[in-house]
Amino acid sequence: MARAVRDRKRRPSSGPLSRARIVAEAVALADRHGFQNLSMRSLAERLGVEAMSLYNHVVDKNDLIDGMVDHVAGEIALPAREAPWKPALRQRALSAHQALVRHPWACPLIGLRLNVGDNMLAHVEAGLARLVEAGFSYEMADHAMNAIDNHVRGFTLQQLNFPIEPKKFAQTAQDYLPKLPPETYPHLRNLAERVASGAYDGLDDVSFGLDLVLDGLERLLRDGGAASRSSPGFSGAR
Amino acid sequence: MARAVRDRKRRPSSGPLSRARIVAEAVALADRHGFQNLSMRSLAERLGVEAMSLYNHVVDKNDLIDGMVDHVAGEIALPAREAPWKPALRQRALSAHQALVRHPWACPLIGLRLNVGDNMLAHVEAGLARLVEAGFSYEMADHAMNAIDNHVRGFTLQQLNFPIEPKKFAQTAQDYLPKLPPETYPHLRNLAERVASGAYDGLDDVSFGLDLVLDGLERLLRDGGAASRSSPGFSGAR
DNA sequence: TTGACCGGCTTACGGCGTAAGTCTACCTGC
DNA sequence: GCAGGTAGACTTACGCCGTAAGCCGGTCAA
Repeated sequence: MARAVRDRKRRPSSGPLSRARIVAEAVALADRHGFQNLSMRSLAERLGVEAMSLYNHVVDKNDLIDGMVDHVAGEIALPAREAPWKPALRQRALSAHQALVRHPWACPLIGLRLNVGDNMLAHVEAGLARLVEAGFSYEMADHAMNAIDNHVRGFTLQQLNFPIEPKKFAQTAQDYLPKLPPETYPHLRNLAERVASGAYDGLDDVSFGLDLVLDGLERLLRDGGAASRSSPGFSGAR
Repeated sequence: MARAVRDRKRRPSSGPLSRARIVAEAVALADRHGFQNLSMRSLAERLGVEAMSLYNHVVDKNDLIDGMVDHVAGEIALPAREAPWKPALRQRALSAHQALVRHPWACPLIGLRLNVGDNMLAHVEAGLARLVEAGFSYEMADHAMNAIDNHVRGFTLQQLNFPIEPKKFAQTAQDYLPKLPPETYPHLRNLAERVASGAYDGLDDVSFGLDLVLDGLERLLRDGGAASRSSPGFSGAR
């Protein structure tokens, strides 16, 4: 009893528990030890508290995860208001990419559940706003933003599955070569060999695919196809 | 003892255990009861067997999941060899979309681990082949395929988070309106209202964003930008 | 002074993946 | 026809997980 009281007093590092503190520590923990090693118990221990105490501030582990995702969304810079739509959305995408690389565990979580935290909503709102202001219809703007965001997410996800340092990158490709007999997978083999030789590294550059999409959108806007088009989507889900 | 023997004899529905049978049943079970309700135990029971018996044919649960993903990949039609690259890749993407809708749990799993099953490799090889034959450099073909596949995956993921039937779709959007005060999220609110009113349904059509990407690629190819470009990527990961 | 409540804590439950070891039916070579 | 090996099932058990249920001390308003 007395012990419990004393222990409670010497809770490490700062003040009372709160959703924000819990989420922030969870993010840090996932960054350091990987998302699949994040349990309510390990998180609680890290906060100098028992697991069940977390449930005073968080309804669920899912709720916690939602918070973590929104925390990452909060690190994405909002597009500059004054810039033209194209560089604005480009910057928005690159910033998102950086945030996702900083928190590799976040990428696969993003589409998994509907993410309707404040930060995510602000992120979506800002993107939508730039596009609508630029002259896209709401429905086209929605589709356009999806195209951009899907590219960023997909690319980053792929990138994160491979070691980032070029040396290791090539080595990993090397390791997979035996799985790619040239007679069954001629083109894939060919590509893999180029990577293994260190001659290329296709995952070093988000911006290529991004510009492909942005250029397509710009042309669409210029040619006037951006005003009509049948159907838009609700994009709260991201 | 005798009981165990008898039980083993009346294992339901057909022959001996095998990796293929296990994976197939796992896919069916995930389809029916959801991926997060698939455990080694429930799967084993479904197969009339004990959990640990599965490990004679599967090294891990992760290994099982890899098998499931590859099973889904096997349902994607390979692009027609004789068709021109654009309709070929369009069909490939649509077929992938259908497979992912058929097995909603598969979508979030796809990028999570490196997927190097035979079916997935064949899927990637086929796409790469069409693009290279069409005149794209290897590196450009890789980027192009990524752009296409990322769009399909991202779009499908979003789509699966919303109820498919238009009635429910609009209702769900309706439910989220309170979270979107017009003063903070004017554009998003606007969009959501259009969806809630039933006037629009932006998630009914993969092909729009897809054509955006394909058109962009076609233009790139026509303008000659498809031959150079610095760096390709190894795309075994999907 | 008292009593409600907030935010910690403890205990316990059922389920998970899987390591380790056992048993039996079958195949193979003599 | 029999010995020995093997493959593929089974049993048991461990340590982890998320979280339901309830307890208990400290704080603060009435």
